[in-house]
Parts: sequence; structure tokens; C-alpha cells
Amino acid sequence: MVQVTGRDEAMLDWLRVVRMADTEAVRWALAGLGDSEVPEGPLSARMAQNWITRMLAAGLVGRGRPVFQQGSVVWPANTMSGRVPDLYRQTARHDLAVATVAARYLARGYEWRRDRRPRTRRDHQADGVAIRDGMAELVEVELTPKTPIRYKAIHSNHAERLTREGFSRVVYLATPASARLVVKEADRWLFRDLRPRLVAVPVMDARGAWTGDDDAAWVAHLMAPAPTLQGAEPALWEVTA
DNA sequence: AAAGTTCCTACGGGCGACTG
DNA sequence: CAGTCGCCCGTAGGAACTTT
Repeated sequence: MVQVTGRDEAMLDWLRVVRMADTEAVRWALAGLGDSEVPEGPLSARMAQNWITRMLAAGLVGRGRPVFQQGSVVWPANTMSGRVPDLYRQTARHDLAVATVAARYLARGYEWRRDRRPRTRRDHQADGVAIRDGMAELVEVELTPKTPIRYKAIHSNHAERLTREGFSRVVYLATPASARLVVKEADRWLFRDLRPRLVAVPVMDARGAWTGDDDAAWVAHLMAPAPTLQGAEPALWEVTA
């Protein structure tokens, strides 16, 4: 019989939020959800592998190996809503990238949640919400640049959520090309008081892997003091389920 | 003792280089 | 042209060793 610890539960909660993850993400999540407050790095691949096989034996996760990436993918064996996630869908690569990002936030002492569903036709759902010290930032993972026109709507939605919903910042973890475009369009569409609160950091590659090319910039961003929030409706983001 | 790491072997897919 | 050889990666898992 497999003993399920508190960290295992936290891991499974995280896995339910991100829906699927590769072993790299599992390594970081294990570190982030472990005892040490801010771990220096991920746990070894061996530990991730052990965790996966333990959970597999307990019937708590499923595992598969999509072709597009050389590596295996785990998902919660939840059964409730979804069975096996479609690893061959167009969005699978993006979902795995989000899991990678989420795991790294966990390792920085953040909590990771799904953004609330869009409320209106115009509304935009971010890839995740990272929370620490009572502050929440919207996180977007961008592997392919969108057509420039779309950023007008998305960025103005971000602006609204920064001012009305109490989010401290919007962070894009992106490929270099995507980051450039995001920044360019942010310069166009965000007012100058809001503009510094949107950051795009080029740390991803097109396959969804964390390159860490600008890891230092990301860490610096996380460490930077958050802007003071005025007129924010506190904790609107807390009611996301 | 449990958690974690490092080292080892084996296995398989992708891919470029080479070969008949 | 097809076939295959070696190499690279990343998984799977055993085992020994270190850390907490």
C-alpha cells in the first residue's frame, strides 16, 4: 500500500490545476512543495521518477509518452471530469509549458491557481495566477506570437484587471520573439502608469521548454517590490475556484 | 530511517552520416 | 534509394552512498 503524504496531496492538487506535466515540471514542483521554503533548485530526476511510480502504483496519476517531446507526461487520475488528457491536441505543448512555469513559481514560494473563467465575451483568461504575500500576478505563457491586433483587446483587458481586480502585475514568460511582440504592443496599448506593471521575460523556447536564457531577469522581477495598489478591489481573484 | 543524490545499465526513438 | 550504424536524449529502475 502506498503512503500518501502531505506533499503528495499538494502535488496532486497542483497537477489537477495544471492538468498535465512533464518530469521536469514534477522535479520543480516537488522542490517547491517540499519542506524548504525557497529551494535552490529542482529535485533530482530520480526523485521525480520515484514520485511518479509511487502515484502510479496508488492509481492516483496516469502516465503517457507523446511523441512530440521525448519524455513522459503525467496527469491526475482524477476520473471526475477528465479521463486521459489528449496529449496530441494542439494545446498540449502549451499546457505542459504552463505546468513548467507553475512549478517554477511553486519553487519560488508562490501559490499557483487557475485564472477564473472569462466573464464576458470580451474577457480574457490568463494561463495562471501566482500568489505570494497577499499579492497576485497574472501569468501568461506565450510560445507563439499572436497576430498583433489581438493584443489590443488582451492588453486592455489586462489593464482593466490591474486597476480593478487588484492584480499587482502581468507577467509573460515567452519565447524571445513573442516577448518582443508582447512588449511592443504593450507600449502601444497600455497607459504609461500601467505600462511598467506588465513584464515579458524571454525564458521559453518554441517547444515549450524553459531555456532560462533570461532567468535572472525573471528572478529580479519576482524580487522587485510590487507596485502599490490603489483602488483595487481586494481579493477579487480569491473567489476563483 | 527517510529523503535525496549520484552512478550505473538497459531501452527506445529521432536523426545525421555513411554505405551498398 | 533504402538500410543501418552510432550518437544523443530522456525514461526506467537497481544500487550504493550522503544528508537531514
